Amino acid sequence: MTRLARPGGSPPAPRSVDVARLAGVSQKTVSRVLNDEPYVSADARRRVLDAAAELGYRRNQAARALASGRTRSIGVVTLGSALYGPASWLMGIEEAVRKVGYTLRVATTIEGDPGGIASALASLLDQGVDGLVISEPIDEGVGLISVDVPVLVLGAPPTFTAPQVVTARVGAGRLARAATEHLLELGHATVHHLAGPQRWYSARDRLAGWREALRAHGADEPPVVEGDWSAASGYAAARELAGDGTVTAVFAANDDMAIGFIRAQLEAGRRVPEDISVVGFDDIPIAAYVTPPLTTVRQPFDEVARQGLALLVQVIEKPDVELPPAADQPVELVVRASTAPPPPRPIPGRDRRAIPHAPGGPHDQPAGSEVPSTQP
Amino acid sequence: MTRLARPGGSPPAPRSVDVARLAGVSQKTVSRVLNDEPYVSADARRRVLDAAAELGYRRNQAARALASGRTRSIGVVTLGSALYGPASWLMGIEEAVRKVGYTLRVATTIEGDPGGIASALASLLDQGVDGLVISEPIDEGVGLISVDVPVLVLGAPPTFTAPQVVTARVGAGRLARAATEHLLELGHATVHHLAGPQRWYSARDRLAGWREALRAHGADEPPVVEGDWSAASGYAAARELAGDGTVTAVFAANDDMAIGFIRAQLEAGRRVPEDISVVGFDDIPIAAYVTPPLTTVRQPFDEVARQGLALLVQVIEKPDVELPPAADQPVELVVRASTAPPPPRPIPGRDRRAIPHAPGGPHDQPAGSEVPSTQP
DNA sequence: CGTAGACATGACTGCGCAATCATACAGGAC
DNA sequence: GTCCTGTATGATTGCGCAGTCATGTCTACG
Repeated sequence: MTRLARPGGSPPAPRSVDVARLAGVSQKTVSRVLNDEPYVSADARRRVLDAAAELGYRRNQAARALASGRTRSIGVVTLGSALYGPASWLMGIEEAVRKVGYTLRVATTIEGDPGGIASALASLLDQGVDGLVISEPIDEGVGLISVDVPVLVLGAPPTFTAPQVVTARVGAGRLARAATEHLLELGHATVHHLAGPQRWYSARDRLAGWREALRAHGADEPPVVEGDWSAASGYAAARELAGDGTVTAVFAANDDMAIGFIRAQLEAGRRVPEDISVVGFDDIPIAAYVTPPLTTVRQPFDEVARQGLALLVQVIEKPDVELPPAADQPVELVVRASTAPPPPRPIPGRDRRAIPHAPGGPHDQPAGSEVPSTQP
Repeated sequence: MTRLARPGGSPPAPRSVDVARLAGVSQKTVSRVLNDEPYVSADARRRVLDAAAELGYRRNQAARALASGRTRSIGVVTLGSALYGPASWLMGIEEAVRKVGYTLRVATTIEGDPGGIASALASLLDQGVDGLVISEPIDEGVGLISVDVPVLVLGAPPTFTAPQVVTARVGAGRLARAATEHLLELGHATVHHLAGPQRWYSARDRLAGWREALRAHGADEPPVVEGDWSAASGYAAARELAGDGTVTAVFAANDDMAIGFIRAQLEAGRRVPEDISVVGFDDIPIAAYVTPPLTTVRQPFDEVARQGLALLVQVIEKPDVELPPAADQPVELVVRASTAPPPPRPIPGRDRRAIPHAPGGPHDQPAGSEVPSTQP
């Protein structure tokens, strides 16, 4: 087997022996310098670095991985959608991975693909990742596959066995609880829930938080309507959930569904928030700019991803050290204009042309509302 | 160097020789079977597959890469944000990469990080990817680094040298032109443009398309206001762009800015679309559900990513074959309720309480409008 | 019946690096 | 001076696989 000239006809890439020859040292010394190992003289180090720069040398990661048994890469399983939540997790993870000196490999699953997680995991394990991140898992197929690297589960409790499992979560339950309590404290008798798909842990977490809040306040627990995260499903759910006009407050499991739901209300002639209050979840960047600006709950994706990854890397590099439990992140409820006290009495489907939101008018926003909250 | 037991204390992973031993063949035959090479008897193939399954064997990708000089992975440089456009590209790419049997490595850059693209590229090249995808590039730092693998540039013309560069684009210019023409054909004297950051090719493309449409129709070209893709910047731009009430039609370079802009109009007492028409760009999933439902332009991210990747893989695997030029994708303008003919005469800032959109009312939607357009 | 070719298989080797081990030399302790 | 310990370096080896080449077997055909 001969060294292959590269496709473009360019000469083969330099190897560490080439660098060694030019620097007048052994190949091993080159390796030592580039890995920041001790026992290299300042002089040798300088000569090696100069030679490497001159040749444009870059280490062959495949060879490094083969020789060391480590790939310095982390695999992430995420949902293959441009939804704000999953995309935010992914970006948070990428940044965190890069900052700890690892690289990222991605495999996606799609909603409703049975075994999708298992095959995504298999693909990443085949690639020899040193650790795995499972973002917003849904409970299918996981556990069927034996995972032999440490795993970070984001946004959910661990559910399968691996040598080490660490978790980082937002405390979505607490957030959901805060959102629900916000509505109850405005005076609503109870709060309906427009849930996410219950195969998702994060959807179940939110449901549980909502339920807790209702119980703590002694409020009735109305039936739950389940959506699929999309605005379309929120729109559709409105028929089921608010057809009779007795609903005065809704907590939606994400902002998209909340926006779809609000749209349906407006089309049905109900005003938000005068007739019906709506709280979303995620604080997507446009939440402050829809009409009415959406009261929602913010998840600190970046911070949670960063902390979780720090734990994961620690487990990868020092498997024996005991870990501190991950700290839950602070709750942040962002109150805007989609929530208000309930109307004096339930208003059966209005027939007059409703004014969904009176812009510019004297319009009571609960404390803390802030329209231009996102970027400048 | 001894084979290392894995961190969890589990026994070392099986190797191809282990499979070979169990199957009663040589290691090379195992390799042949798993690579679908010819000249293996059906019997040997079966024994190898059985043995591999029994041992739970998976090939070591590092060793494969080292021996073959190919990693079967593709690197993608993308913007580190949860914006719908970049996230959609990424997901389209991931799916396409997986379908052609490659794996994906991701490196991100962030807006305004000088040299960010160069360092992302370097990181991916270090990892030995067989090909690169540069998604929605911005023009900084690229070209400073010598790239020795084929590159696919999405959504932009190629701007740097690599052994092979292929491009796949949406024809964003044509889409922008269609959006602008839609407004002109509704009777607007001219169309203002709320542009994206001009360091982005996609933003420049849209600007150029808008300009072309104006020229073709002999319309005046009003000054451009530049945003940063965010709803907040669209909101802020409204002050500059529509302060005097003479603007009747705006084409925003993405939906987020369009939504922020609309929000500002409503707060200023102007109605959309009665007083001012707005077209967005991207057709984000909630575009059909905001108030008013947004007329916008849809980019076939998935399809473009898929076609581009097919080209890229062909170049990787058969560098010598001549390529067909990538076909531009069909234009799709989605007309909803944020556009209408202009008001009889320019209306200086109204002072009455405006009704942004009369839901349920008889409200003229141009042909093709469709509220529940997204998922069921 | 001998030989060309297709088919099937395995021995051997090397990809480029890091781990192991051996070695060499310095400076301090005794 | 001898022994030790710490520092600096290199020779050698092997990670697990795929490429190369040699070899063997079987069929087809003159």
